[in-house]
Amino acid sequence: MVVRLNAMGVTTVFSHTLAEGSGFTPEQVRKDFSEYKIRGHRRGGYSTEKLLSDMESLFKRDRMSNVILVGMGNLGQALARYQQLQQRGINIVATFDIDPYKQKSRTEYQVYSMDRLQEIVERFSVLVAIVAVPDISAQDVCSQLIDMGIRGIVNFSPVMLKVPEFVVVNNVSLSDEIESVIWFVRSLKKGPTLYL
Amino acid sequence: MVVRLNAMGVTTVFSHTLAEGSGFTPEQVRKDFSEYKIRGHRRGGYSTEKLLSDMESLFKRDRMSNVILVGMGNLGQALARYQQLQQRGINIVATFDIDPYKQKSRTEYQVYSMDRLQEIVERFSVLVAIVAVPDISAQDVCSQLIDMGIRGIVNFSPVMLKVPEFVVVNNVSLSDEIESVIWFVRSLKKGPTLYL
DNA sequence: GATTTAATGTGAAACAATTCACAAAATATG
DNA sequence: CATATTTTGTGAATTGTTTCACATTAAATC
Ligand SMILES: NC(=O)c1ccc[n+]([C@@H]2O[C@H](COP(=O)([O-])OP(=O)(O)OC[C@H]3O[C@@H](n4cnc5c(N)ncnc54)[C@H](O)[C@@H]3O)[C@@H](O)[C@H]2O)c1
Ligand SMILES: NC(=O)c1ccc[n+]([C@@H]2O[C@H](COP(=O)([O-])OP(=O)(O)OC[C@H]3O[C@@H](n4cnc5c(N)ncnc54)[C@H](O)[C@@H]3O)[C@@H](O)[C@H]2O)c1
Repeated sequence: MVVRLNAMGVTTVFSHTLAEGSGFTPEQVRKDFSEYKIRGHRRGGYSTEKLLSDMESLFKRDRMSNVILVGMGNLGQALARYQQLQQRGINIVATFDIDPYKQKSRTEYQVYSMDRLQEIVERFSVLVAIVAVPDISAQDVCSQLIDMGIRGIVNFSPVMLKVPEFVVVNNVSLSDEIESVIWFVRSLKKGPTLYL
Repeated sequence: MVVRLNAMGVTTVFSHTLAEGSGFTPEQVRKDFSEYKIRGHRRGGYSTEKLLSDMESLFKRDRMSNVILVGMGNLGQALARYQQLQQRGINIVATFDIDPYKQKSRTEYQVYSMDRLQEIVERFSVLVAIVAVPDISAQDVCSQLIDMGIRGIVNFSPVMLKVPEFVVVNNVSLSDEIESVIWFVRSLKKGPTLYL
């Protein structure tokens, strides 16, 4: 968002503007900035340019992060094609699959076999992996990854991975996200609430 | 998880088992159950069968929820092929795209053009939509959907949608999920923490 | 330059979530 | 059947988060 504003030539932005664009309250925005010593001007708000550089270093976007993607099925392929990751400093250096058919280089992405893992993790100093393999393989793949030096995992499979305490796991459950909306809609189905 | 246990012939389960499998603490599990009047036995834990039926009605999985999916690009196609949604009571009744090429019925999924929206939303009483269109189209598509009666939106595009207060939106940002892991890993990169 | 206005920055209050601690119940054991 | 054990269920204490309220600052206006 700040990137867009800055590109549009906007030089300053207010906490309430940022709040509206990101779904927080102005207070939350200011508290968070304050926490990390990001300062604005008592009237003119925050400088987009300063914000951008502060956030870059805060979110460690200053250098690209090399990540790998394991499991090139439906979801894996979608993620591999997701361009916006690059813009966020997330660089998918290689993708892996156990299926030899998927490994056949089809135009866009080279898919490596699992026995190239070690080599590539080391070569690119990869610390974070995205796991998009079937539920049944997830724990196995995860353990391999940790053995090879991976310290962070984004897990799309609906299983709780067992990992040592120095490995951070983020479980992303798309079913849950959809289900929660259904739940809210069904629960809050109050009056007809006319929309004009 | 409970489904699996029950299928495996397990008849009772303890809060600490559920906790381990879902990433919460035993207390949290019990508190939540307690809140919704789901009772266990002071020694034998919870009956998987009873749990299953209680949760079905609590999460409204008792009836299938019809949802539609708009935007059959990389992500949309992955979601359309995601079988596990069915098992969770989430039924994608139709998928839509503006691109006529995508609308050509390719074996698996029929992709409708946007002018069939109204008809299908009405026919299947759809209240929830999944939005996987490019950022630039998201607000436009979202407004159309609301006009046609949609009351819940799962938004995969990285924009805050403006919606009336009776519409619930869940923003899912996969970049954020990955970025947060990178952030943790880079921050917590303490001692080498031997793994044996 | 005095006064009004619009924003930040941050304690304090209100609210929410999590953890602790333990009594109560059900089963198991001797 | 008495005692030990295991697990639930839930108040109370703790910790964390969000909102409120307002002093402070800087610019804009008159
Ligand atoms: N498709 C979706 O939209 C979606 C959404 C949310 C979550 N998920 C989850 O993501 C995971 C993958 O889903 P999918 O739809 O892409 O499944 P998929 O079956 O299409 O893809 C899985 C891929 O993993 C590969 N694989 C299997 N075992 C492997 C191993 N041991 N090592 C390396 N690769 C291996 C397979 O060859 C396949 O290409 C599943 O756990 C699923 O529950 C999928
Ligand atoms: N690819 C991913 O893995 C991924 C991950 C997270 C978020 N996203 C987000 O999801 C959205 C879609 O991503 P994608 O990679 O699938 O993009 P994509 O370009 O592959 O697909 C977008 C689809 O939407 C269709 N479309 C465009 N305008 C439309 C309109 N007005 N009405 C209906 N359909 C329309 C296009 O024809 C196209 O098929 C983007 O906002 C992206 O940021 C994608």
